[in-house]
Amino acid sequence: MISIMKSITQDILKKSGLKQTETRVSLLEVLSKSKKPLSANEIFNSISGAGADKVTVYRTLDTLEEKGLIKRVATGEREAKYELIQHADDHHHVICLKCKKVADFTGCDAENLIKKALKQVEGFRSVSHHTFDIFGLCNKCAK
Amino acid sequence: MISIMKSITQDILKKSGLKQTETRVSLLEVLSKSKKPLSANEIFNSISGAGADKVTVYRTLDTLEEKGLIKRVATGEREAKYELIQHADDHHHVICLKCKKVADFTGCDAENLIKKALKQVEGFRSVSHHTFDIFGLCNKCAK
DNA sequence: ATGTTTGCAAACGGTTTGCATCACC
DNA sequence: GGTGATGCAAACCGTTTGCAAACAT
Repeated sequence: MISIMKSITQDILKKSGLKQTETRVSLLEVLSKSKKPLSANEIFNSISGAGADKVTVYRTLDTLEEKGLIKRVATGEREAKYELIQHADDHHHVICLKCKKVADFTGCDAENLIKKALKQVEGFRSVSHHTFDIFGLCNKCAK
Repeated sequence: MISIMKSITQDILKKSGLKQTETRVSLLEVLSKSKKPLSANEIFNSISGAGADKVTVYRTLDTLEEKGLIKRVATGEREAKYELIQHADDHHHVICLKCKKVADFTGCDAENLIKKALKQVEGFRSVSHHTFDIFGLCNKCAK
């Protein structure tokens, strides 16, 4: 099971032209096991046992984001959170502007909308992912 | 012209139940004049002539965001940027993951999607706004 | 009158940078 | 072997907090 996951993440790295280092593999595994977006700190705590440095976690997150393997999630909080693109597919959020509570939903017509968008803009030929998030006050905070 | 804008922003504040202070009115005016999202620093530089404090700008941005008058824009950059909700309506972005270049597009079927989303989630009755952003590498960075 | 909002100063902490060393292919 | 990745230490800077004074209603 773990070995299968490891081979998958290794494959992902190879396809992206990235060297396979322990931090990258570990980081991708942690994200793939997590059901919710994680911050750099949370990821660091999960893999620091292996001796990884926090700075490396930040740099790895940047690299993987540029390669389109992970994405930054809008949470309204100060620290950035990330999730795997494959998890992110058609997985969206309703976020409370006050208490930052998050609810999930699915079903945005992304393929169609992206096609329309790319027709309108110049300088972009293809894309790796998208976000669709809804903001408002939850029932509790609206009172 | 300016007086019209001022009366509009004053009206907005009154409807939100917020006191009308100089910083709030100025901040809303700056955002309403701007064609692109602005950071707290940019806003501060625009209105500091009036003697406003940077901390007040931060607090005002938080307040106005909670009231659903402005929204935070996902730019991939470190500092948060904001724009008026009325500007934001059906105004979306394609963002380069590497150089952070932004292109705009319109035409996401928000009304419909939000209705579907609210049926799925619990704890939210209504929303104030949404984001739909697309990420990828621009043609230049993709080379 | 009174609850809000502001200004100032100082701290906070997430993130970035420089550089020498190390590791992957 | 050579380029890219890492670790460490230190700086950076956007943002937050506490508290007393000032203000809007």
